[in-house]
Amino acid sequence: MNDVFEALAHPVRREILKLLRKRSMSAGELAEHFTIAKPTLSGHFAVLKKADLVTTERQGTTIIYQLNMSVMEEALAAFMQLAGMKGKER
Amino acid sequence: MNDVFEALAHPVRREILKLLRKRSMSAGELAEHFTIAKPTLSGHFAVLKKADLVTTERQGTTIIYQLNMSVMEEALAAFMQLAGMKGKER
DNA sequence: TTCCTAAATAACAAAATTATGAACGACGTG
DNA sequence: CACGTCGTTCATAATTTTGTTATTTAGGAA
Repeated sequence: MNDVFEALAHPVRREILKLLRKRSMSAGELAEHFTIAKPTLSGHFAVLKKADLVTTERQGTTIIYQLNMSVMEEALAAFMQLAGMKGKER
Repeated sequence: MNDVFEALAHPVRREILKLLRKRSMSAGELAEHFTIAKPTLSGHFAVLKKADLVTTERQGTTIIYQLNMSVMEEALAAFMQLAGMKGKER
């Protein structure tokens, strides 16, 4: 869960998640939404993948990124617990 | 909101929030729960304060930290929005 | 195979984060 | 005032993160 909170710390990565919320996209498509260099974005992808917030699927030469909703939900639950809104007391 | 997500990225800061969820505490009381040096913890306090996740109140020589629930709720709402669970579409 | 494209990896620089001990400021007491 | 306590700020070091360009890998087409 630590990886997830770290992944959420960067605005570009949150934007990536927001984009993937609408639909799955290739790395190239995602890159069109940012002005940063491809390898930089690739690094952000790696952080999101390490946190298991996204999964990948290769289609020929392109790689499709998709949001991992179950982990997003787990993260939300963890946050609610931290905030004391819901879930376990401690 | 960026400051909030950054503040949540470090496990010590999340633990501080969890402790403050039970009750407000002085910096010294909080320090008893960690093995790290005081100045380090003071730095974490500053990050939480910058994110407005905590507020402070001086009582003599001690400084009481208290959780800012309204910002926690705002952060939770932002997260739900990011996850597409609730709230605005974009 | 050769060429082209998509994306990741390598190598590196710059900046931010995390951490510490020492010094400092604010407060209450004698 | 002098002293002790509480907590922060200062100065600094080590590590991590973020970013770049150059190179490499992987796959499809000619």
